[in-house]
Amino acid sequence: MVSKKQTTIQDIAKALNITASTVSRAMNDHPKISQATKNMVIEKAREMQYQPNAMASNLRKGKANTVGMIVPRINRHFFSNIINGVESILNPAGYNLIICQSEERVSKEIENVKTLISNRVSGILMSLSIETQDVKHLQKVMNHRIPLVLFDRVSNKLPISCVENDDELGAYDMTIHLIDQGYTNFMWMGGPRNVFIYKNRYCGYKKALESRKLKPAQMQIFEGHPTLQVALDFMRNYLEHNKAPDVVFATSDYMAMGAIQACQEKGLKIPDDIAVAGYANEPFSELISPKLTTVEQYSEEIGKAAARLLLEEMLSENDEVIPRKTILRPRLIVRESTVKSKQE
Amino acid sequence: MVSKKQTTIQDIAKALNITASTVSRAMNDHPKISQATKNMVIEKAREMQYQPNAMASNLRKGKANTVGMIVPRINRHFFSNIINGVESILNPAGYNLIICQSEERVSKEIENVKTLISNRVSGILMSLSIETQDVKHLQKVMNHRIPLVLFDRVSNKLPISCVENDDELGAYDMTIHLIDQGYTNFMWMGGPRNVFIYKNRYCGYKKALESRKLKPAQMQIFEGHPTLQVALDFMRNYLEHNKAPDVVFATSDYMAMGAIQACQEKGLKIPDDIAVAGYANEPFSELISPKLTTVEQYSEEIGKAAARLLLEEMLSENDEVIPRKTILRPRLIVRESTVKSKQE
DNA sequence: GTGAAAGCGCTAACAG
DNA sequence: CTGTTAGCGCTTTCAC
Repeated sequence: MVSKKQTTIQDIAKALNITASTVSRAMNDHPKISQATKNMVIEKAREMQYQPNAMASNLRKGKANTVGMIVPRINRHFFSNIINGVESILNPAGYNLIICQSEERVSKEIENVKTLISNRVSGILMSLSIETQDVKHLQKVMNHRIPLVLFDRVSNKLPISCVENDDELGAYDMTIHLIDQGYTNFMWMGGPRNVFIYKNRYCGYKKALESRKLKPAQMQIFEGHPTLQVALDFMRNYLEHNKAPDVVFATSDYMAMGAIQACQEKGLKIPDDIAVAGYANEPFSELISPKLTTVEQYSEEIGKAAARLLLEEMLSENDEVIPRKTILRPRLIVRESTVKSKQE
Repeated sequence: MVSKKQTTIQDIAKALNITASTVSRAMNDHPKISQATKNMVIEKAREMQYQPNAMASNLRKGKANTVGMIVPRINRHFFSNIINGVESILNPAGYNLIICQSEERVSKEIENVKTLISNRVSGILMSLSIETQDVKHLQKVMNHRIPLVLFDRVSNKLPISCVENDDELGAYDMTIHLIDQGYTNFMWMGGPRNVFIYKNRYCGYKKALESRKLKPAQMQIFEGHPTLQVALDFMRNYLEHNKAPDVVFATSDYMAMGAIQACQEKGLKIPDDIAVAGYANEPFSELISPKLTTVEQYSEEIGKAAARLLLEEMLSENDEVIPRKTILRPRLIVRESTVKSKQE
């Protein structure tokens, strides 16, 4: 049976000779409604194929039980795992997620923010695009009193709660591991250092070198978009004209992969001729040969932590929330690509 | 300047000594409003940090310019690429996306459907969970007159538009390629055949063998959850007790990877001792060694095609839409894992 | 070109 | 325990 118009609580009320309020209360399991009425209403609702109109209810309540989430790209394991972590906390708490992609562009990010504000989401979780410098749009979110939590790509220009990896530590640990393996001539291959995480990783790298009396300034640095192709092109060209370093530390597994391919094309054996380390523990990193030494970031945990912070802010009676920071410790994963075979 | 309450068109109207209707019309660029008024309103709106309340406007208009999308898992490249394809069509057309994950469970899928109906989305795009057999919840969507398009994991139990890969053809092409390489003793490694796509791939495989007078019935078949671990466990055990086949055709790159690892543990050379083919062209498939022969499914195209179908149905005046089917042709990608080295 | 008024479907005082 | 009433913020006829 298909009716042109959707069933409303009015229709149910009419059919049952009661009022809309009673129906509404029954559907929401209000304590003061008799069990008999509830059963009756629920039965009728099913019969009439009633589906509550969330727009109306949200409008009335002044907010939707919806959380907006803005990520640079959804098709990166790192981010999609974070999304999973977020859902695992927010769904049980009764929230739905609207996911937006900024595609690493500020303009799109600003659009996304507007959409989310317009939809009166209960809170926003976001990771900034690579381009983002100015944070006026974040200020706007705060002006609208919408709880906001940043994760991974954060900003310290505003007092906002955030969840970060200790990228400095991750890179530090990796560098120490590499030094301990006996490598001394490093190449740094990083993403743009205006992005916090890449800057922090670089700092950790530098600190580790300095702590062991090595001079980072004398070593090769390459900075570019963190993709396989960019790294491959650079490395091919580099090896054409220069002597290979002992070890390449790339701040992305994709860059590491590019470096590996360039080296293998040149006939260099990894790790015996040159070692390569990555960052992020992408799924492919343990499937390739040699298996890639990298850093695990516990992306799902990041999502959970961010969701928990947001949840607290959304549920807080208090209007002014003190921004909090959660810093997660990444874990070094040593695999084949940086450990010389015994016989050497 | 932060006000407790959000700015509404009423506030703007009052500030400008005009009515809310005029403000509304100005904001929506109504043709009969003078340019002067429009400028004035827009200026004031910015000044007062106005953000339209989408809930109110949607309620009034009876629908949101939002499309719901249900996928089994978001952290699979296949699905996240489809999502990208969908966004590339739907965003420019003015729609937002609510993305839900069924996590391969019918119960969650049904929940998702309810949420989307409640939010009065303008349309729904979905790929069924592996568990889904009964399609009552799809019927419900149709009863609510919400345009619906299925993709990839479709059902033919109801007249619904859908976008599919020609999985039979993909598997057929692959099998013919393998036969042409000289392999005759096959092992089939597939996902559960109650799922359309796996069944179809099996059909293509079988047809190809039969067309070349090979007997599929006499060959090894393994069916299991399409993951690396499942395939690895099976293959380890199999090789312990049996002679290796000439070639393994896995309906998922992950399964292929599991098979490869098991073979390599046993000291079998790929493809010289045993060839392995996969399906889906996962990113890692061209990063591993040997590079994996597989089938590209053009996931982004699937998303685009589904979004286009949905868009037409959403814009159609006509209430009864004739369901349409788009079938995409996958492409065989021959790499190292199935092509014997010359010297053999 | 703009105003007045009604209503989308639901919830939440306030009554009784 | 249930009914009455008002209103969330916006759009859209119908006036003028």
